[in-house]
Amino acid sequence: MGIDELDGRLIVLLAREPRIGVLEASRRLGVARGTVQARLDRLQSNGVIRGFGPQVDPAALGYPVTAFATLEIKQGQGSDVRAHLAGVPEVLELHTTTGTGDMLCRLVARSNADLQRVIDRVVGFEGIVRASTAIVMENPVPLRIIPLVEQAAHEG
Amino acid sequence: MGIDELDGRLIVLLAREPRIGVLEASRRLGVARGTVQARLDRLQSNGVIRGFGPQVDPAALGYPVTAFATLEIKQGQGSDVRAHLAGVPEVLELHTTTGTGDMLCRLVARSNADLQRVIDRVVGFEGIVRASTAIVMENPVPLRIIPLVEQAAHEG
DNA sequence: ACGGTGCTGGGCATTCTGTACAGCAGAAAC
DNA sequence: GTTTCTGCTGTACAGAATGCCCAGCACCGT
Repeated sequence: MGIDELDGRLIVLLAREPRIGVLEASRRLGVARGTVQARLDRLQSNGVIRGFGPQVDPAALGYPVTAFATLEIKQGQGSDVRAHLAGVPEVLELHTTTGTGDMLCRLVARSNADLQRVIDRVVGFEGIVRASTAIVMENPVPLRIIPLVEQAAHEG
Repeated sequence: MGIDELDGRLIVLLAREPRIGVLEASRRLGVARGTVQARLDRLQSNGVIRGFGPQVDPAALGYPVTAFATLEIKQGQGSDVRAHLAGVPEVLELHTTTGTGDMLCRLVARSNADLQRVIDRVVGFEGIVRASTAIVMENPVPLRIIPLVEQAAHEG
């Protein structure tokens, strides 16, 4: 577990220019094609690279509003709540956490008004005791991984 | 803005099997290759599909601990805090929000002990008044987009 | 009736992929 | 010191995919 400097450069390269193939990547990195292929295979079977799925922007789909909801769950209802939330398309992500709430989920909605509908649907479930929502205004740092990859690569 | 049913099927197909190319996708969808190519180009220039970058798992990089930190910021220090947090590799994501706190950020760390170091680094900045952290225990719904894509496709 | 748009099905040259092989260097084991 | 492993290099080849072009056709709004 862990990546070396070449792995790091490969991941960063792929992140910056996803369209390039193995051959082009090998040219950019200055190594043989077989090396890039072997590294890629290893990174994928390692689980470091989960895949190359399309990164879809919810805003472009018509869901420009993002919010985070902290949920407080009635004891013993955890798995029911999980299943309920998994069935709501606007729930993009769900975590169980320590701290104030029991769960934290990321929501999207078509508008601030539509967010009310989404929240009603989310919390309209008996296992949920209380919910507090924070609407996202700006996103100064979009979900990123490159800085972490570079750090991991330089450490070994 | 908005996608039709074919766009939706294309995105879902690509999400499930990212390695397939345009030709294979056209076979699966039962349409001509040119159509898939045109749709893909449109989705990308629309911004619906941002790209096909590698999805890297922080846990596999040696950062298995995830946490969300709610930050309270001293008035007028917002941009300084943003710049500070953007410089911390373990900050994967940063949002400014309404509600209790002023900012919400996603952190990763090598261990619970290491999380302390990360948090110290994050909050060790004068503009930050207070921080409360929730450590992620489980992730019942990993970041997903397919259900939303399907909903958008069936409405759109 | 008309032009515009989008899908189809085909063709072509170029390029990439998957796979295999032999050579070679460094590290680890004996 | 010598053997053995592992990983990288450089090359080769057949098969497949890509980028690009074009003509035909159906649908839609003007």
